[in-house]
Amino acid sequence: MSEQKQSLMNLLETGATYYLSHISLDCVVFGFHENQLKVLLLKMKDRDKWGLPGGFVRKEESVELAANRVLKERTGLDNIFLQQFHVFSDPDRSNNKDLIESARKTGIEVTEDNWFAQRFISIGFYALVEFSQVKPTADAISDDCTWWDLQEIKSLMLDHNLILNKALETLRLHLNYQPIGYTLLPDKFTMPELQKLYETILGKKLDRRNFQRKITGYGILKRWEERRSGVAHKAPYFYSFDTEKYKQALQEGLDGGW
Amino acid sequence: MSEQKQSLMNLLETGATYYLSHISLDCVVFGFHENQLKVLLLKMKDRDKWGLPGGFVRKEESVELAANRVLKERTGLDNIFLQQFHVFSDPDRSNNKDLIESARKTGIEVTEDNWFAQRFISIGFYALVEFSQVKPTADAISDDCTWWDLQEIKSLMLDHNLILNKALETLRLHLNYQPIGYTLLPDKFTMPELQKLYETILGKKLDRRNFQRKITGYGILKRWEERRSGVAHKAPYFYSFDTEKYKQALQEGLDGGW
DNA sequence: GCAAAAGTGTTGAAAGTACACCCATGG
DNA sequence: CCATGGGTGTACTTTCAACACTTTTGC
Repeated sequence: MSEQKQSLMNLLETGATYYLSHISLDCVVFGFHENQLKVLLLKMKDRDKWGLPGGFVRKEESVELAANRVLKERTGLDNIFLQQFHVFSDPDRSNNKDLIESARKTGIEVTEDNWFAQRFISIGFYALVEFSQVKPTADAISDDCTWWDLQEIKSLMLDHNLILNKALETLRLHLNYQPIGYTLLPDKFTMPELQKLYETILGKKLDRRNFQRKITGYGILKRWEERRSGVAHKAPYFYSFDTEKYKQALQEGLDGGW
Repeated sequence: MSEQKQSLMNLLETGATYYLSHISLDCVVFGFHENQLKVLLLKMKDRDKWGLPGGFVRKEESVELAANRVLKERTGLDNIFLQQFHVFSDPDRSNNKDLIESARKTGIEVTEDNWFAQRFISIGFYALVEFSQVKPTADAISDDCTWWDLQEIKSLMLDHNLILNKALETLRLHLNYQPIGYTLLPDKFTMPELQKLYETILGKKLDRRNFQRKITGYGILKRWEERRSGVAHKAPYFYSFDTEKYKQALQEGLDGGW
């Protein structure tokens, strides 16, 4: 028996023992690569549906710890930047029909009264990670785990489109209150890259010059002498966040409507 | 047997039948009266502790419906403005020792394995109500229900201080994106009253004249010919919200940092 | 040398801030 | 008649928004 199948059977049999009933969590993991905002998705086993990485809450852990544990499994990273943003609790949102069907397709029997078949209320988290550091890893009910361009994401399983949209909406609202640039970009980045990130999150174009003035005005960036070379135009400078000043500035919020 | 005691015994015995396990909700109900921001609190039976109104989620309802149901019982009002804002899930936040102790004091035996004694994850809601319309009503585990001035609230049961603080913090962030004035004030109110509300939520003084200009600038207020009389100074005009324009304005957010 | 994209600067409009002045009312 | 607090106005400053011009680089 494959390791994955074993782990799925484990979940179905022992879920009720280790996890709180009725409570699940789903994570919208954002990354930024090649000037695109990306989201980490899992492909359901033997089906053409994709969904958000999720999991359950162990009887002795907080939901934050649970989300951290789940994301460590899916990305290889520990202590990811995580924010819970909404609870999804429509009674019809899921009786896990989809998951059970997936399980059956791998040849596992799931009875109606299985722990897995109950109603779940899901706590939505969004996570911000540095794209290059993630090693996407599928879980017991999926057979693929990869990054998707935000624009290319179509119909997801269950209410995951709803969850994704709400995450995006929240991300926009949090843009000036959370270390969003800091956690999504690599240590060194250029101004155009940072601007593209903001534009993608906000869903609108920003003026190059005004953006630069405003963002540097916060005093949270450090410019390097070094530039990005190899481009067919003037080489842009590298920047890094001054983490100390960034954190300080976030206390009050980087106000101003973009 | 009192009606309340009966209802408490019912809860303990049949909780597991009607409610989802491990999930509770707590509501921070804000009202505004005599230029003070108030919060609705319950006094625990036979103890000197106060706490937030809370409840559980029925097996067939969403958490929003559950909160609405709970608040209907505590305030007499239906369809209150409600926003979930955070999930509180520290494993040690509550094994309901407090509640069980309260129950015991009313002469009801609660065993260790009772549904009530399990670990609960609580979903925090804040609610905004028009003070004068509320009829505070205690529940099965409390013997009093009244409004408290925000400033006078001291130590609450369990992690309810934490919940309250987080609610306030969220309220501040939402000030320009939610119909906060509209739901907290009576139909007619004066400019100084509205200003005091903003000041209380934000926790700082605002300039009287600039406040007036800014808030009227949004075009969401309607001024009446009528004034508030009986005060030992110039009588202020009454205002009302133009609900249509208010909702419209909220779509984009009433931006600007106060 | 030319297209593409970066760095820097200017300017007028809008918004925010800090005030001063007058007015109505009850005691 | 005066203390209290409301209504309105103005002048200064800061920020925002829309621009133009120059510089660097690969082809």
